[in-house]
Amino acid sequence: MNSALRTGVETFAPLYIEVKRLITQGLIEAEWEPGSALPSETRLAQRYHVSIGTIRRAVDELVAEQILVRQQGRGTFVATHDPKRLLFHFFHIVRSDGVKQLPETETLAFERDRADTSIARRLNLLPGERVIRIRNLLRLAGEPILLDEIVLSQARFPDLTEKIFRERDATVYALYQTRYGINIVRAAERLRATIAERASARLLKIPPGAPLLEINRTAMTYHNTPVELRKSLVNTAEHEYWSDFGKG
Amino acid sequence: MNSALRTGVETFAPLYIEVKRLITQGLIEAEWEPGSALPSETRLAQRYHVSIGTIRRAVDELVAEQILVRQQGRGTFVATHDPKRLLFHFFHIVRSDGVKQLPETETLAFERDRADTSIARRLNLLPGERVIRIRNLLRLAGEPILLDEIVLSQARFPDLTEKIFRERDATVYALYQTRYGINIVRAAERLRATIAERASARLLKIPPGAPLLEINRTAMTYHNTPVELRKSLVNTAEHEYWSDFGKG
DNA sequence: AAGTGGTCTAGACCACCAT
DNA sequence: TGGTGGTCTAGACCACTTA
Repeated sequence: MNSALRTGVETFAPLYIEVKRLITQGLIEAEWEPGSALPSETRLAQRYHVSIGTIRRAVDELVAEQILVRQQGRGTFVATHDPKRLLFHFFHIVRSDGVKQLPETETLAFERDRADTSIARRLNLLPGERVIRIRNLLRLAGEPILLDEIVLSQARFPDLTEKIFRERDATVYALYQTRYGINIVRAAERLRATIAERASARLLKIPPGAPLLEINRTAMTYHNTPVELRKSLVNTAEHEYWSDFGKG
Repeated sequence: MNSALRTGVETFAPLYIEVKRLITQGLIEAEWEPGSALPSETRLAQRYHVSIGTIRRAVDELVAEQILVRQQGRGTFVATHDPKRLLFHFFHIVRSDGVKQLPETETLAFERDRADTSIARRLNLLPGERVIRIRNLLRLAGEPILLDEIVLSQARFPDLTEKIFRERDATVYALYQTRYGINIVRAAERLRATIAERASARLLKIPPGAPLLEINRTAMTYHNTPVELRKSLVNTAEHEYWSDFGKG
């Protein structure tokens, strides 16, 4: 049924790309929720009227993007933001000896604001639209290492309150996922070196003027839609940021 | 011929992994040199006594790791260190507005030294083995932005002299490739913020005490074999380090 | 034992590039 | 026109998980 999917579609892509789009659409519409299993490959093949090989090709790519997770003998699952995935996929700070630790988050501030032109551009909003601004202090092994400032579109997180944010039982990205159905699947970061100002220095218990690593992150959901801006200041005296490229 | 390749092999992996290993071995032994074409997939299938599908699977992975490059209608080629690949794959500094520029390199020092325990461990050498230490100043659009210190195993680059290094006609990684047959395919980096010392400050034309981004890179060839250590100090006043993860 | 993903095959047809 | 990689199919068998 090579062309069954394509009738009425104006733009032509390989079948497996169409299938990938359809599966992603199912994820967006929460037909399959994070943590749950997709139908088996045989069933997906029947559903989309393509061969299993084509399904596998589509799922292969979603697995490579860490949107889906295969488990032999069990099934294929929608990736969740469990702490392990966070640690290996979205948290790139390690102790200088290479040991990874889970951060503990303390919320310092929760404010409502309006998007300036820069934030609007980066979040696909109009200048002046409402945003939420959250500041956190992250500790590793009890030591304050990282200051975060998160900016979210108010419209995307309509009922988010400081209380909800503080009393979440899991990571921030797991909160986006479970409560708002937004699954963060990708992040782009820009890094620079800077100097600690008085306020940051005090919170991180370092002298003013000490060097800090500044990380500007844009976190995205499916189709590279930006969801969260995050500016982090990291004390890299005993910790480092790791980055690995060229590995398949 | 499912088991043809496996006879006499003590460890069992999927066929396409074996094929991938054999192709990689051909690359290591320079049977196919960077820039040249591999045999067609049909021929590779005949040579290794597997189906084309299995060849494609193996080549797919090598393409994903950017070790090979497919060009429809032309063939499959061994990746080279042309400036474009360098810029998009191994050089992660961009101007703050996102523009990528090719750096110009000025060699400041070329020395011979012995590996201390840290260098020996990271380069898979024994402490005390001979190493080459090269310092460079990199300019972007004429401005000194980056200080590099490169450490190489003398044994791997036996006849490398300052003259050869300075008078290379292409990038450093292209030199490793064309003269020593070493193809850098992967890099792992650790970043931290630091403060400019007097010497660095002078070379980068910034005040002492200004913040600098320190990048510690291990560059690897096939099979994750470490080849080069590189410590970079970057003036991130007008430039940034970019990192993107979660994209397939 | 039944169901899932994982591997491998063989062959068809298409899109692209060189000549 | 002939050769290359790109897509798609259909089916076989294996490895693993669960019940």
